[in-house]
Amino acid sequence: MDATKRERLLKAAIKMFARDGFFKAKVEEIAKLAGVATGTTYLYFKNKDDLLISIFEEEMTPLIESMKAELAKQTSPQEKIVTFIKRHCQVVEKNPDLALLLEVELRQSNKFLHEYQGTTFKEYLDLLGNAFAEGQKAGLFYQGVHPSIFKQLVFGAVDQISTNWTLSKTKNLKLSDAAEQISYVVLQGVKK
Amino acid sequence: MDATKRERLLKAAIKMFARDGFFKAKVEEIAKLAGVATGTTYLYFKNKDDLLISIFEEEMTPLIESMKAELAKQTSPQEKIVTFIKRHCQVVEKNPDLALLLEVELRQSNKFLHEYQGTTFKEYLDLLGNAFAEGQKAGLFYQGVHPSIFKQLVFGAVDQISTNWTLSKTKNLKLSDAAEQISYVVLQGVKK
Amino acid sequence: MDATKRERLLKAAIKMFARDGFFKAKVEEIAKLAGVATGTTYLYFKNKDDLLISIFEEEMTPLIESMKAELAKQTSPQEKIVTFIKRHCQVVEKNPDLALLLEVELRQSNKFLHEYQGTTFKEYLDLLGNAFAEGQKAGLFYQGVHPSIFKQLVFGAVDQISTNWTLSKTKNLKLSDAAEQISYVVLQGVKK
Amino acid sequence: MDATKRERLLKAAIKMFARDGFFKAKVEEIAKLAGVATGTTYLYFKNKDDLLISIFEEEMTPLIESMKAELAKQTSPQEKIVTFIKRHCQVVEKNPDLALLLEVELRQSNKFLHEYQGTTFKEYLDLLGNAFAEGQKAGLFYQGVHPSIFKQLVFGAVDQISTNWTLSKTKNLKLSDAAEQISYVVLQGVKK
DNA sequence: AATGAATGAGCTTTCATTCAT
DNA sequence: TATGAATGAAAGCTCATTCAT
Repeated sequence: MDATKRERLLKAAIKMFARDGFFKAKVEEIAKLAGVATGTTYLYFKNKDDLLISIFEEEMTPLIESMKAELAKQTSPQEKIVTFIKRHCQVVEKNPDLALLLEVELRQSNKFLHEYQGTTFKEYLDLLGNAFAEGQKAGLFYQGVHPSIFKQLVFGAVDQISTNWTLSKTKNLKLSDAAEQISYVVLQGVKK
Repeated sequence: MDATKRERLLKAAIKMFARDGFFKAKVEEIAKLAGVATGTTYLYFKNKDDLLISIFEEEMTPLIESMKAELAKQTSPQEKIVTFIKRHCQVVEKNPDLALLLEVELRQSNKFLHEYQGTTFKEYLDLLGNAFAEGQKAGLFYQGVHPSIFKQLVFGAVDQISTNWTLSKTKNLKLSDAAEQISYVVLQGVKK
Repeated sequence: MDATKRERLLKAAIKMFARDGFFKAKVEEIAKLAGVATGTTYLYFKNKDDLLISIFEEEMTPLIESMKAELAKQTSPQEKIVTFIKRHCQVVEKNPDLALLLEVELRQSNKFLHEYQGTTFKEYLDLLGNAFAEGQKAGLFYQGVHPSIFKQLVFGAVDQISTNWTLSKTKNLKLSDAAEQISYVVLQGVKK
Repeated sequence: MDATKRERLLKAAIKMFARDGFFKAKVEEIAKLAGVATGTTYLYFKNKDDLLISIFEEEMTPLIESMKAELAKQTSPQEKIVTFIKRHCQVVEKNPDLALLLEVELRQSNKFLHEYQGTTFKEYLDLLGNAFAEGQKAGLFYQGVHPSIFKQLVFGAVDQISTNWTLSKTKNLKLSDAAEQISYVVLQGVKK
């Protein structure tokens, strides 16, 4: 088993899925981009679906773990939230294809992805939710906003802006600036 | 031209695209749901893509127009923003299939949708952007947030929360409550 | 639904399965031989397997029914047995492709065929077994041969000879002569 | 050349071909069952077809030779025929996989098998045919049955019954009993 | 305008065979 | 010799689109 080939296939799949979407992307082209024969794909992945699932499991999980670790280092709820936003934007900036894929395909209501959303993705969102709830408990944040609203509000905002940045050709917006503005608005918005 | 059949096909397409996604949805099933023969679809629409485009053009445009009219009635920028959020949520609540379709497929980076995003959708977002810029000009809002960031932040937040509401089986969250909380946070967040 | 097309597909499948065997036969070639497009095959049959099953169900069953009716007309067990042998040979002579297919593929241990053997084919064999058992009861036949041995002995003999005739290019053997000789041997062989 | 590996591959192929049929059987699984790597198969056999041909040539030939030798020991035509039947059943009983393979695949009208049937298999059948012709010449058997009919009749009967025995799960029939009944019927059937 | 049977290009997946190690 | 990862041709099946009726 060639770990490199598997890795190359995953990277190629990320690129093609991001560019064409899961359904339009062709296994043959993914293989070609990875520099292997079509059939080789099936030595490393059960089928096309498995390729997508593996991307989620193997590429997204580490990012979540890394985010979790980073947030754990932050002491205040405010810092956790700001760190989440900033870091998410950095990750998008460094992995635009993966980001696009997650952003686009995560919306697809396919069974396996829906199940996936229910576990790993929820965990990711809860990093925000927990930080906010913690801040509420500490009397730092306004009580009238529910943590599950807050976490989705922030994620939705960050996701929208970073997706748009990824798709934009010009990239005349600095994503780090956007992150700061988002942070400002949402923290100011819930400040007591 | 039988307006009824065309309309029925559009409604059926919205339902099927929302349920299965654009690629998995079958023209034959859309036709069956609309109560017409498969071939009839092609009397009213050039092809499957055209069906999707038409949904955007014909279903979304009225919503945008209506939103535009509604916002024109509002005097203050704050009211415009709150109205946008509230009304968007109401529309989602009343047209869950259409909402889901827009939310999901809007993310697909297909050519035709991308082009579409550049026009009608941009117009929709600009309703938010303009209201905010107006408020900034009037000295009501914080200057450190760029209108194009603000509009995407708000839209992303509302979209995320309403999509999630549409997909959730339980619907134990009242979307109107969510709208109020979002409004609170974003207005508070940019208040001078 | 075009009954003719379905029929043409069945006939074409019989020919191709007989010539190439089930696995080597290509759906595309069957369709071409039937004068339809590949996809048309799937309007009339669920899949390639269904094509084979349908041949069995729709082509073999009538033959069995007809044999059953013919044997019912015969009064003595001997006549029934002779009629079975003669008639089987006549059917093979008139439907060489179907015969070859049944003979060859019936041996394949595929699940669906095995199940099929357990029902329709057993019924066919039992026509012989019952005639023989009847003759034994009437004291016409030797008791030392079990009906289930007899029926398989006769069927095996007839099947082997008729298959061989079908495969032989020269056909210098008259199958009706063979039928007579088989009849002579097996009846003489169990005469009391 | 490693005789053991070659032999193990042949045995494994017999098992897999018998279980799954020639086309469904996978080279990789045959190799695995033989305890060698996939590629090793191609060191000992030209291709998958060659594996099947070799089984016929190398497994069947000894059986034919042994049968030939056995029959040579028998003095009367009747004994030769009875010995053939009995011995064939014994071989089937001892080599069910090989038997099944021969029985099933011999029917396939593939080129190589057809050619094969014309040589080795014909030789096997002729053991029966010659014994019968000899008996006819000696005035022991009825003249109205042609040797080539007789040999196929007997082989077909034995083959059908032994195949059925091999496939049956219960095996509540003793194959040696069947052999005796077949012998009785066919000898009685041609007795002068 | 309406039908729905027919089309056939295009896709995923399999697997006999090869070949670098 | 032996390996088993890699190959890529080949095949079954789907479904958007067409077209005779």
